Amino acid sequence: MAADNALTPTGRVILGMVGLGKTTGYDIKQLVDHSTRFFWAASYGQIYPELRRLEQAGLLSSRGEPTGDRLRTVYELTDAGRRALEEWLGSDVNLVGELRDEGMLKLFFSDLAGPERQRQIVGQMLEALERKLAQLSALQAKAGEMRSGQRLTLEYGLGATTWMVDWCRKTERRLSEREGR
Amino acid sequence: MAADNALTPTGRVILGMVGLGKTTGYDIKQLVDHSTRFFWAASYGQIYPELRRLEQAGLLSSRGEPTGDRLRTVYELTDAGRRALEEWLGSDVNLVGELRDEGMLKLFFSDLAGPERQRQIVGQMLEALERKLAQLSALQAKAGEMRSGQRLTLEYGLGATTWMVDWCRKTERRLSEREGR
DNA sequence: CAGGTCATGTAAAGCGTTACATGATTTT
DNA sequence: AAAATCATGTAACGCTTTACATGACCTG
Repeated sequence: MAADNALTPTGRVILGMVGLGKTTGYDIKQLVDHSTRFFWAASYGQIYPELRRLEQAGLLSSRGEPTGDRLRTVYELTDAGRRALEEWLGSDVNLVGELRDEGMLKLFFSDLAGPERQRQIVGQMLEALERKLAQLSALQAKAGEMRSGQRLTLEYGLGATTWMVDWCRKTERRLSEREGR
Repeated sequence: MAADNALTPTGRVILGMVGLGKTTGYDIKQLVDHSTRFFWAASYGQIYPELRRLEQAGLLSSRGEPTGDRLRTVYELTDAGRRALEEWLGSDVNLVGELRDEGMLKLFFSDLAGPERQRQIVGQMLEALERKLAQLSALQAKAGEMRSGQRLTLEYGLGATTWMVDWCRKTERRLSEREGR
């Protein structure tokens, strides 16, 4: 019966993070914010309740382990948890990436606002992408210490974002020329 | 007081779609499914209630316009709606693209499952991306009839997805070689 | 001793999908 | 006459964010 294997979305991150040795809700949130947040975010409002749910489901076990006086709940994978994690990593389903990009939405509707607005929108996308690229580049400093999986996701994110930045620059130019003539 | 300008996320698509001349919930859903769904999805469960909310907010007006016996509610922008749409298109905020990609999440954790699983995950990402690329390519047939904004988003999606497909192919090879040695 | 970080949580609200339900019209 | 498409909607559920709340510990 242990295999009503319906991991919730956030459950998957958490199980993985505990698998990597992140043992507290706080630690998990830290790593999420410094890595997966670019393709998979999670907030405290989900992490803490989900940790308890996973424990109830028998995939995690916890013990209180105070640091000094400060209370701390330390989690680790149970055998069932390890199995569930491996099963998920090996499974074939749901490999779709869902995207919500307001810049693209604006661009889609940009004919309603005139050509200069269109250029402006591309410019705004560019700015946002450059900020993102800067954040990703900053992470690269520690690429040497990363597990290969993490390094691959960083590479992918960096490369894809770079492509997007280039596209925006090219498109900005193209739209300006069309105007200028 | 008409400017408590808090358009909800779905409200933005809908307002834009009505602006483009999509006048019924059904029509809006059609276009969403054939275009913006790649970066901004919407379901009936949201569209119909949101249309009514936007009307209540004074941004849309509706009239019943039966086709034959079949009931049909036709919406159009009010002046306030047109203003809200323009204001949104001109606004500078919120240009972040949120992404949820389970492939990347698996890749991130892939060290927990061994190198052949890692390769397998990249292979699965590749398959999913190729499917997406095929869908986008199919849309390209009608690129000639598109407004320029729509064409730009298609170009962008096509280009980005192509980059991602290439990355997966390269990475698959790289991982295989590393193994093979 | 102030400000930052460690650490844990809850409540409410909002967002969104899925599944269900209905029925007319058009096309094959 | 069946199948596809047009057309509209609701209910339940699940997911996620935001804002609030608390307090100890550490560093300068």
